[in-house]
Amino acid sequence: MRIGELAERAGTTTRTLRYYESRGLLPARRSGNGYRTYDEDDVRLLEQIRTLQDFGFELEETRPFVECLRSGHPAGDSCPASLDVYRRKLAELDALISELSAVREQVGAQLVRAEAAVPGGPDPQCELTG
Amino acid sequence: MRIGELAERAGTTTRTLRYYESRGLLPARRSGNGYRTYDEDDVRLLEQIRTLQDFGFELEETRPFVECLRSGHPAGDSCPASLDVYRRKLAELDALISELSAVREQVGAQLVRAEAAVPGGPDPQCELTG
DNA sequence: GTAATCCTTGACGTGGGCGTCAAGGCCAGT
DNA sequence: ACTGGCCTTGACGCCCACGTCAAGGATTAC
Repeated sequence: MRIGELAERAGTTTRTLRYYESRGLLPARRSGNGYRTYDEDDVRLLEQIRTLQDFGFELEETRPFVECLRSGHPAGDSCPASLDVYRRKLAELDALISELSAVREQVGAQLVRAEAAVPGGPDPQCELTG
Repeated sequence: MRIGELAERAGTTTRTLRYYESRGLLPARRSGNGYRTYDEDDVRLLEQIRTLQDFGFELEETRPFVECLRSGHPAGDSCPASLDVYRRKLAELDALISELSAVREQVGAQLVRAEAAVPGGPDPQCELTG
């Protein structure tokens, strides 16, 4: 199949596929007229890449998964290198989530404090109903 | 005071201050020789901006706080517009955190599943001690 | 033949918040 | 006078995963 069909099957664009190829992630065979040619294996590789991208993995982080598939393993995460990426990503996510949670608490506290200081803001009926 | 001193006092760089000025966020008076001149009020404005930036607010989101301070209010979040930014940020943070948590769960599940499928990976002594 | 639809490479644009020169002006100390 | 350290504006670089032309070649449908 050609680049347009592969892009459509994976829900992405031709530009994206050419970009992946430029990064050495998804090289393509060429037919006589110079068009890129892909097969079903490429569909699986691309699906693996897209899944990880949707998870927020960087392109380079998908490389071990792609190479794992390409070397004949049944799944992209059948190789130790892929598992390492999983583990590092989990650590990153945990760190990021706890950092964001801390910010969330601080901003929430600021909001509560500021609302209490603003006249006629937060909870007027407490005094009005007295 | 001049730009270098203000930058140092706020723990940032002159480049950053010029950038803020270019965005209309922190305009500066000029002395006779063309040097930027700042006062203590500017220190407070800059501290407000830096605090919010450290929280992950975009520059534009700090503008209401700066304008609030500049219009004479005691704090940058003494104005309704600032509170709105707080609230929107909280919503953003909550959405982002829950999204990241969902990803974390999915990646964690994938890791567990993949580890179980890899030979000699996860918990060898269960069989070895039998 | 020709229009439509694919494909090719190349190259610049995007966003956010700056970093990092480059070329030069102003001022203090010696 | 000269050195060193501050300041000025202007402009390009960075990161990342592409989007978006532009100019042209290949193929298919009619």
